[in-house]
Amino acid sequence: MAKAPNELNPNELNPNELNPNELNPNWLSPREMRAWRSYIIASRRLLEALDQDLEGHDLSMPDYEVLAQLSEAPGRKLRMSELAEISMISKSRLSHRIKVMESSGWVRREACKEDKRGSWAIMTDKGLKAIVRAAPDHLASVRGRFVDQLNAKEQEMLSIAFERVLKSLRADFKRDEL
Amino acid sequence: MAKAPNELNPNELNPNELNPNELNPNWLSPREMRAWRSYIIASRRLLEALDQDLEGHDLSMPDYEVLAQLSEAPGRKLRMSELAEISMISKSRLSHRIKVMESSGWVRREACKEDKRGSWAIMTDKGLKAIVRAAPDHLASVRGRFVDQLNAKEQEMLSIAFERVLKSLRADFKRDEL
DNA sequence: TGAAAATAGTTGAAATTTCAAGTAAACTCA
DNA sequence: TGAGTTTACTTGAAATTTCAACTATTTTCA
Repeated sequence: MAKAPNELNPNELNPNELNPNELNPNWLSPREMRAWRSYIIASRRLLEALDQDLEGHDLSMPDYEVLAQLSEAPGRKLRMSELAEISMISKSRLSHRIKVMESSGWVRREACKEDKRGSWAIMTDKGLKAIVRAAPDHLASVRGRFVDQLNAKEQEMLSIAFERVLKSLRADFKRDEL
Repeated sequence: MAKAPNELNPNELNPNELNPNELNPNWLSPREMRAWRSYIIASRRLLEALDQDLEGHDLSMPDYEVLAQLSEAPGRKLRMSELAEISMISKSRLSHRIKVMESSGWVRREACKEDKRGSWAIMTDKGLKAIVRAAPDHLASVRGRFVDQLNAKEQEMLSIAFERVLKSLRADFKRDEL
């Protein structure tokens, strides 16, 4: 994951097993490699640390995300599909996860009247309290471990760059859908 | 995960449940928030896409990483501990994972003579072929989805910034260990 | 209309990951 | 030396996530 194996020697491979890319691997330059590696390695460590920082609140990052989304939704409720979408997790995973969140009393489900196939995920007061209690620590950890490490110029360039990356991912995704 | 819930209203909370941070939440500025959100959202989508790109080779990113590390090690073998360390996964997870990789014939284990507690993970020829076949596609996908989206200046700034983030994580980690 | 297709969500099983504990060997230092 | 600690790794069980159905609507369109 962290490493594109640029030291791999294609000669070790039987030539008739080569795919087109292998003939022209287009290795990353040192500058490109450094960017990729520093990004991917720091990111993994960062996510790991943010997750650990939440442990004291008995929350994982994915659960925090789900609760945060609900806390910001009008009426603190969202349809399962939309919640899955904006939390970037699969419907099935959300379904399982909401089941356990229900049992800890943070969320409850309610049938949807407008669309009888659907259901609402509704944050309880207890759930709200849980995230309001966790949020400042999480914020402090995002700030201390990431945001404050970047100066204003870096923050801006990073926004622009990652928005571009995201945009191109979406474009690729659309292409794949055709 | 993607969102530090800056819209949360602390007033909804019972005052005597406030922790110190909540009194001074130190919200992210719009610039900071934009940097954090674009980074975290694009990153999740990016990782998702890179993983999908590997599916055709029957590899997940973590497994790719393990194989890549082995492919670059002298003798294409590494002690379990070191492999876990550089692949950034836990020993337990590696142990389980190597078990299944063994059954697909990519790796084998061998007792370590110098230290009888230890064991080597050794990449087989089949394993090497698997990753040599996958590497160019993975590289192309890292390039197309990430590296090529950034210009030279962005690549350099990103390297510097993420190296700084990583360094500070390590420093924090050391502090925690005391 | 009404048959076919698409959408919303759930479910159980399989695969993966985490967690706590366990074994055996190697180190440490009084 | 040797009792206590640390290291290397594995294991089984629990929790989580993925995957492939499956049900129940709702939508589409001939």
